Amino acid sequence: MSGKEKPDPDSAAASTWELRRHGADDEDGADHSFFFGSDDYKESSILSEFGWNLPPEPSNRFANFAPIEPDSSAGAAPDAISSSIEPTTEASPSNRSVSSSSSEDRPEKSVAAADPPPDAAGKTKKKGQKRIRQPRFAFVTKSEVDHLEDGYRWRKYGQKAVKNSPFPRSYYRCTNSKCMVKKRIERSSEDPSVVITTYEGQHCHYTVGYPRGGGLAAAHEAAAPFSSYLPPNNSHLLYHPRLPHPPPRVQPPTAGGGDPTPPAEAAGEGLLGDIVPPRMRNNG
DNA sequence: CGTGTTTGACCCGCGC
DNA sequence: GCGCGGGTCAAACACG
Repeated sequence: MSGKEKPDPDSAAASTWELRRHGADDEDGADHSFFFGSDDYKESSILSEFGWNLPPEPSNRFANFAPIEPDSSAGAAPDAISSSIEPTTEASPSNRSVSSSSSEDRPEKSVAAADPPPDAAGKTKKKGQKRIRQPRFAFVTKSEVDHLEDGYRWRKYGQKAVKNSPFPRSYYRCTNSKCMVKKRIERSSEDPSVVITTYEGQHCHYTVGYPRGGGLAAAHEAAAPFSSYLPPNNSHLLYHPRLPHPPPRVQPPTAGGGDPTPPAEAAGEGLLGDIVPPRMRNNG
């Protein structure tokens, strides 16, 4: 930690973004670890690979792909992520960095969205069924709120204590029944203010509906995925107008006026105010 | 009533 | 082969 204390006081809140990409070279076990300090094109490439729309703007070099160790195991990823936070933030031009991680080599237990596991009904995971890990994105965010809004609705399905970390790891799944995207949220043991959000898979829908009081606000949120990092109780916002959109594989008809979901930027700074985070209660 | 969270148990992969 | 740790399930519970 030598320069990341106050990377940029000007930046809207001390939000550090990191987007890592796990090399997904299962075949030969090779790991494609990328480190992008300023190669925007690469960022875009990687992001687009996941369906993220990242306008290649030189000024938005928030994305900083840091080298991430190959997630040797299901639990190695988080550790690797945490361990590479510092080096990456240090290299980040601003105080944001994004890293993506994809590892399709890892067989998923029951995330086989494509083919519905016949046995998935229970914990009876097919023994022979190899896990098929989806591409992953690991966002490292400096935030006080764990669950950052990204325009999608998530349902928590698990929580586990992380080894070597006082903070538990939360597991979320997209509420869309057809969408098997998952995300893990955990805090860095070294820097409690750092939230590591790891997305896994790609949304098979543009956004999700907000049947419960979603309304316009929800629509806005849906329209501004990843732009509504609105801490419920924090004055400092962790949102960045240039954040890449979540993988909306289903692109809206942007053919002139057909865009039902204007870019977040279009909303201007009012974005944050318009966004109404979904229910984030903490009954415990 | 519907949706989401909590939580303990279970399963699996990996390292030793 | 065993143990550890991560990841997931599902029942129970809470809330609007």
